[in-house]
Amino acid sequence: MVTIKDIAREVGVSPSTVSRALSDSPLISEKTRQNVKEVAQRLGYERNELARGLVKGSSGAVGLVVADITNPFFSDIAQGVGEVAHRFGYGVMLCDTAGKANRESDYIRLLRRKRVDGLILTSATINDPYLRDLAKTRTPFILVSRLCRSVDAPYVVVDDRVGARLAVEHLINLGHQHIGFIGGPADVQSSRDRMVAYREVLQEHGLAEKEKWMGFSDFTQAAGRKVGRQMLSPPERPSAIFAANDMIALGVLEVAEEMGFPIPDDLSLVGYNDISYASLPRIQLTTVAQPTFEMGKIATEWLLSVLSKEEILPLYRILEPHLVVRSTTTCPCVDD
Amino acid sequence: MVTIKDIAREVGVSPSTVSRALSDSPLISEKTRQNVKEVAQRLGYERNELARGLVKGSSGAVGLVVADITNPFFSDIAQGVGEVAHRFGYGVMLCDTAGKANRESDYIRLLRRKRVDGLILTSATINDPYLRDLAKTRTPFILVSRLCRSVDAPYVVVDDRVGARLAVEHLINLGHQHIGFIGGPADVQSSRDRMVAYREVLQEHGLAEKEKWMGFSDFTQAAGRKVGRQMLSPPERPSAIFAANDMIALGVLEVAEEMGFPIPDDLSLVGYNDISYASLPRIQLTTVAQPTFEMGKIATEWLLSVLSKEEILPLYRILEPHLVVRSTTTCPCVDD
DNA sequence: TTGTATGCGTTATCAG
DNA sequence: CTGATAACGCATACAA
Repeated sequence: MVTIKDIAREVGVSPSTVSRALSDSPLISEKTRQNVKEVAQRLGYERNELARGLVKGSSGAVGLVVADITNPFFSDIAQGVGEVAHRFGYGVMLCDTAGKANRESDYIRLLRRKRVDGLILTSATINDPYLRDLAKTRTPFILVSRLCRSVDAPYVVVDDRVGARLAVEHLINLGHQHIGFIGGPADVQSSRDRMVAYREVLQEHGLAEKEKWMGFSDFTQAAGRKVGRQMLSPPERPSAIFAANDMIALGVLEVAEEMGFPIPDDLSLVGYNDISYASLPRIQLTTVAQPTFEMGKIATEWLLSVLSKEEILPLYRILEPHLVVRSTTTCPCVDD
Repeated sequence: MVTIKDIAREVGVSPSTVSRALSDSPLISEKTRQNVKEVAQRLGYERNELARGLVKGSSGAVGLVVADITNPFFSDIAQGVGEVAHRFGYGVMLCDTAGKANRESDYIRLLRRKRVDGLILTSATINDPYLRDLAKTRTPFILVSRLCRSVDAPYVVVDDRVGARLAVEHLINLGHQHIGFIGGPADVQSSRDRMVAYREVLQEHGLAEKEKWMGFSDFTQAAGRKVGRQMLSPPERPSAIFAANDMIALGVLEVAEEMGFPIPDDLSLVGYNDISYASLPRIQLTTVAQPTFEMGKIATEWLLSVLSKEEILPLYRILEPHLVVRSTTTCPCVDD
């Protein structure tokens, strides 16, 4: 690989001159700058950012850890992150825990060894001990979509209470009185918040909650199938289900129709996230939309601004979700 | 950040001793090794891989460039890449061209500046000039799923001719005689190969091909809608369509039913890739499956083995696709 | 405007 | 087994 020394030799100047020319330093003559750049081009020089990073104390890359890159929710965020990171010449180191939450701290260590300049975390659970350690370090990080209550860190999230209200009130407005809720993991803040709001709304409307009609599970289609099946089994079943994310909802959709409860006729269904699956023809899931791509962008913009300013300004950004009504919800009248 | 110097001072040995202890060199006493490791742990030391990479001439990261991370096809590959890369302590630098093919060479330059040890490319087009340049460098790279004919590079792909045959023969076996084809971009090798095989099979069975019933487009749902609409418009429409990927197929599915051609009753539909969308309830798309996750793994294993061996052995791996018959195909008899 | 010297944190070579 | 020293490629303070 060609280095500045090679260029220096070729042009007949010192390496430092080359360095300055290449980084457009003001204290250099136009002529040598041109010479240097031309030779650099000709030799196919690419600046070694490992070396540069070593002296500047920054690698020019951010770390991104997601819970499951095959879930469109996270790949949307990743796309947002990449968009702004690349625009500023930063690289993005991706780590996918693929559901194994215990890998997270390993990944964070990996990323810190690689000296990423900052971290974007989208898979925090409610009380991750390693986040406390991370907060003690000098590496800036930001939580996206998932909060961790045990640590005071910048975040960009969507108001899950509001989102869940939107969903449940929509069902109530349609006339539903028997509404089930299937959450994600109990140790994920957003999962809890959606559950809390669900219960609040029920209470506000004088609707009784049933133990059997609410439960935590996992943010997967398989979990949706499993819990959905239980919830729809005799003796009594809800006329509507609010699922804490779209993957769960898809699982419910599948199992409900298998069990002979067509949607929305026999069961109304609301998901959460509005991932690309939700708007597919034939699916047309009613769901709560989050600005995922946007969250990735905002988080990265914050991170890069912190990196340039050298000072760590707080960011507690709560975005608004909105309801997308499609074809999986209707009034319960039809079969009453 | 704590360095080996800090540890050296604390333990009372030289930095080189610390370095050796930390990398489990054989020429060091068990006692000092223990001491060093304990202090390192206590101080929260994390090896600076920028510095390490500088001297070892390797960054411990691979670059991955994909055409669209929100497409499950690519995120599956990415997951496979991450799985093996992380297992060997490598990082993964992700670049998502998000459809803008011209960004690719920029991304490759970015990744080379970051001194990634190797590249995994999944978005090559048929004749990318920058791949020729890349081939001249010392950076190993491998093409996944997409070939570039103008350069002799290692690759892992699925046999698209075979896959397309599977699809078209399935339709013919069902009794279809009027079969349309919607390809992806004309400059993507796999897109062409599927088209070629489609025409071959048609010819072998004595079926005439119609100009109007075949065309290139783009690997997106929007493109599927657009071309699908044209193809299904009067005066005559095919009884079956083979789409070069599942996203296109989904677009066709949508537009066909909008136009009053329920699937599979009035139109049989086959996709390609078997992305997660295809197996969704209500969708149940008949499609040609590729081992995506596996391709990511194989490519990364090859790359890492090349990196460890320092010698660049060839790899031309062609995997076999298989047909997954679901509910979007049936015999044309019903409406004839 | 340019060159020289120094250091970033590690590893490797060579003495001891 | 351990320590001093050089080197990786680049940026920068200081001299010239």
